[in-house]
Amino acid sequence: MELSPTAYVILGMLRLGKQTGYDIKQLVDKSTRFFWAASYGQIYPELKGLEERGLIEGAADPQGGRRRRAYALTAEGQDALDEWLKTPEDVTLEMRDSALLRLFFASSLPPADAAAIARAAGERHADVVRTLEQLDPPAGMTRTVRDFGLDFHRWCADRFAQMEKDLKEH
Amino acid sequence: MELSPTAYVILGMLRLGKQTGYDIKQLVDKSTRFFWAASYGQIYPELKGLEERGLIEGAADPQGGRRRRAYALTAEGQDALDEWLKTPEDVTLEMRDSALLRLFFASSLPPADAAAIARAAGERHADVVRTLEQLDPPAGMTRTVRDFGLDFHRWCADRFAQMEKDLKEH
DNA sequence: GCCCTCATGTAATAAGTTACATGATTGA
DNA sequence: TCAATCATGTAACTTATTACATGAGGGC
Repeated sequence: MELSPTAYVILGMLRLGKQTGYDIKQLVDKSTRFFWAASYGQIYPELKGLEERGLIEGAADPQGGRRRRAYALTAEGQDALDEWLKTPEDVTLEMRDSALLRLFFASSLPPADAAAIARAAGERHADVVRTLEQLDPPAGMTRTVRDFGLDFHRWCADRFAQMEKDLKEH
Repeated sequence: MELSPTAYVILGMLRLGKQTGYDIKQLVDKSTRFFWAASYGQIYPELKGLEERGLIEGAADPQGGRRRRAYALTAEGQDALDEWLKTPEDVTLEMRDSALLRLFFASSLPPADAAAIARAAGERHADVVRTLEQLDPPAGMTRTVRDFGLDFHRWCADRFAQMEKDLKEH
């Protein structure tokens, strides 16, 4: 069937119930965005495409005079999502970390400057930890993933703190 | 000065000495690619742009009848790199992990299927560990970063293994 | 009245990958 | 001689972000 990776984010979010494009963006922003982000510029065109393929179905759902279009999964959409969940072929693991890049090239820097980079990197992860802690605890599988995220960013925060310490001692 | 993020990869690699575009790609592929990748489609045009700006300087450097163009940092290029290293403003931290995305939506799956996803994710990190272990041990700051990478992927491999175990026990 | 949130959408741009074309050298 | 590696480059495509335009409803 060949769907774009972000298409599955939408299908997955629609499994939770009928959603508007706006809803989906809100959901993404407080859940998957830490390991899979999506912008309006992707979501709205993708919704159109998924409807044309018959994987989702949209219907006008105005609130007062406020125009809204809410989407729901079709049976085909359910199947497409299930199939994707069961076939972990495309195992995308990408990372871009400008702090590590800087540190990689930092041999020309005084150790104190390198330590400052490590410190900033650690704080950045500590920020994510605080954000995740304040998110309403989810249920089911999403809890497992949130716990992973918390452990992950805590570990990174600690490890960068250790790196900072090591760099300070030359 | 506003350079593209990948431009700094090139400047950084040129600090190690005169390099061709091909050399830079090889260097990236066995070092920064784990946290900052770059393709030929980026490298060659970027080399042209950096030369136009006067940050690097290229010269024909044929090996036999084989055409080569080797680049070196100019004083301006040195300065641009140093300035970027010292100002950790743009702290990019991006991650895309299709395994976590699948697990996030996996509540509809039998636990055994979810466990399989966690297992595949763990193995993927274990593969990276093996790759990093086989890379020639670098010197200086790059060693610090490699050690971080090793610890990082080891931790992820362990944590996914633990998740797999938890999922198997329902 | 004004600002914030809800809500949809698009255009411009940036960023990056893949695939291909081209051609020389080296080593089995 | 044939495959692999060295070496440069571009075109087409995909993917994603940013910024903007538009407009309604709710609360102060």
